[in-house]
Amino acid sequence: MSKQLNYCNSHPWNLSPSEAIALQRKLSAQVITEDRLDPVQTVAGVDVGFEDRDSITRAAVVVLRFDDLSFIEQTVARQPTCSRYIPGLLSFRECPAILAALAQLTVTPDLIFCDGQGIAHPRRFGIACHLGVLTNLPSIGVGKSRLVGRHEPVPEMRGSWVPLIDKEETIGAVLRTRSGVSPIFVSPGHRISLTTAIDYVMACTTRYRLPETTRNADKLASSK
DNA sequence: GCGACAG
DNA sequence: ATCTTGTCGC
Repeated sequence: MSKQLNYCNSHPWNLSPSEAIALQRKLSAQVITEDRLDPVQTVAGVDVGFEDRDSITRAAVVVLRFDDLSFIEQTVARQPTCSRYIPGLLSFRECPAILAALAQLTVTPDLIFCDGQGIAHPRRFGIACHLGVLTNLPSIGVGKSRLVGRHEPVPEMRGSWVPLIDKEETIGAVLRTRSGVSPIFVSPGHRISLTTAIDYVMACTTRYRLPETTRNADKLASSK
């Protein structure tokens, strides 16, 4: 049996913006937005923070048991920052460190929650898609704000959502995880449908706006 | 040309 | 993302 996480078939990361965009267009053909996931027993949250005025990128992964959200494992990877942030090209800045953190895990998560968008992206290839395709793991994009798309107001009740639409296409959901708090942006990353993604996000969200996976990864990525 | 723009 | 204390509201 070989380890499931195989990052050796990755690709160069030091690309110009136009090269990166071309690569996104090419890789987006591999994205699967249907449910092709095994029964979920473990969920992972990934997040990235920066140190020393952006010179160091710090990626954190936290794995929880799905049924009770109890802690299983966490890893952190620190690397020199490889590129600046450009809207639409976030994954080229954050993925290298995230892949390094994922490679340190001793368990393979059944589902990954990413900080940012999945297909709710100009080329339908946000960071959750990129991470999902490279690892071949099911992934969901969980964004705190909007990159593209338009939507109607979201009802106040916890659990309600409205479609996020771009060019006549539903690319995600604007989801109210808590009443009285601004909604979050959920979209499929890889090997999962939108409605299933919403279900998993709600199942992992207790009393805060963001899923516990993301909150835990957040702490790890930004605490020193 | 102008405005928008995940983290 | 990051720089940062107290403060308003349920």
